[in-house]
Amino acid sequence: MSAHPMLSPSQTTRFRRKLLEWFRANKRDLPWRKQKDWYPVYLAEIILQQTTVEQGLPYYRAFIRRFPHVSALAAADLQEVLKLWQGLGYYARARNMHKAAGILTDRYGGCFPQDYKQALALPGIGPYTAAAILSQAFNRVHAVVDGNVSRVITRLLALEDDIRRADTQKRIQHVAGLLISRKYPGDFNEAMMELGALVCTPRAPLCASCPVSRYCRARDLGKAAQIPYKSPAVPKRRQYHLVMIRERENRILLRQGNDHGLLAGMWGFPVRVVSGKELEQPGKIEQMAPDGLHTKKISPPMRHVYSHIDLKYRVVWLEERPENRDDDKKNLWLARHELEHYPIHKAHLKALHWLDQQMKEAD
DNA sequence: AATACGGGGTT
DNA sequence: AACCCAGTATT
Repeated sequence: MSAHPMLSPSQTTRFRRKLLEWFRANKRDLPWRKQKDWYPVYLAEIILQQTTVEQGLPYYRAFIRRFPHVSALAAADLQEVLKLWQGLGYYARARNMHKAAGILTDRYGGCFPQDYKQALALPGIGPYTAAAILSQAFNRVHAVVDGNVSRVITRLLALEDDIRRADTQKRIQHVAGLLISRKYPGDFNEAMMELGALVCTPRAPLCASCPVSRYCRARDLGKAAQIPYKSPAVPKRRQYHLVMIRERENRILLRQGNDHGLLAGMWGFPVRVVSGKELEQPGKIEQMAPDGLHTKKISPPMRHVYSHIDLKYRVVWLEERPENRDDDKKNLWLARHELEHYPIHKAHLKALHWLDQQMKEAD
């Protein structure tokens, strides 16, 4: 490993002690911290991937209530798991979690493997999550590196390398391994993340109330707010959709999306891809209705931003004549209240909300 | 090494 | 509007 500035052994010891002391006095009271069972920790770690504690908390409560043990999760239908996950995003997490629950139940007898390599082999578990679960639930010494830890360590050592680069991440992981407490690896990991979430924040770090600011090189240099450096993200591509809500005899057509890729396994309404120019012309849109369908109303432009797509869309409310039933496995004509039982992705939940408003106004 | 993969909150 | 978040899987 190439040379980088590092705390001396005695500084490292004092850093650890200060951090752990601060953590025990200031940690948030979170439900998965109440016991040392691996399952609550596992559930929380999957939910919290790329997700803030505040956003994930209600989902955690719903899941732990409905699936108190991993065997219950394994026994559930994937559709029910996705329904509970609805609105949280990154739906592959739910699919992988369901698959992993099956493996843990069938192959590991309902226990979590304490070996790092075996943990890493489970679907949905990468280096961060494996280290988090093994350290918190089994007191194994594996340092976690997440967004918080990256920020804390780059500031601590005043590392100005691009945090997106793999070699930078590798150095951070190495430093985390040097810093971690051998006696309390779980608490240390949580403490680093808690510090990043509550004190060593991205924009305006609260150095004045930081328990380890005296060990922080960036703070020393007055650079804390400028570190870490992150190269610019690639711009999102723009997309334009017509979201068709088709109504027939008080029923609405709902469709299940692809099995992989964006929003895998989730339900929504039929979509027609258009150009940005076409989306601006309601008159043209009205004529785009499939044969024999009457356009009842067109929504104003709406926007939904995905991780890599900037979507602009309008909802088109269509009315059609009664016909023979043409339901199949992935196309269902449902009463409004039946839609509540299906996992529907956010952009189309917003479309549905618009429809509800229109129906209410029509009364 | 780069890209795909959601949704909400902050500045 | 840009950036961030208890990241992982695929290519």
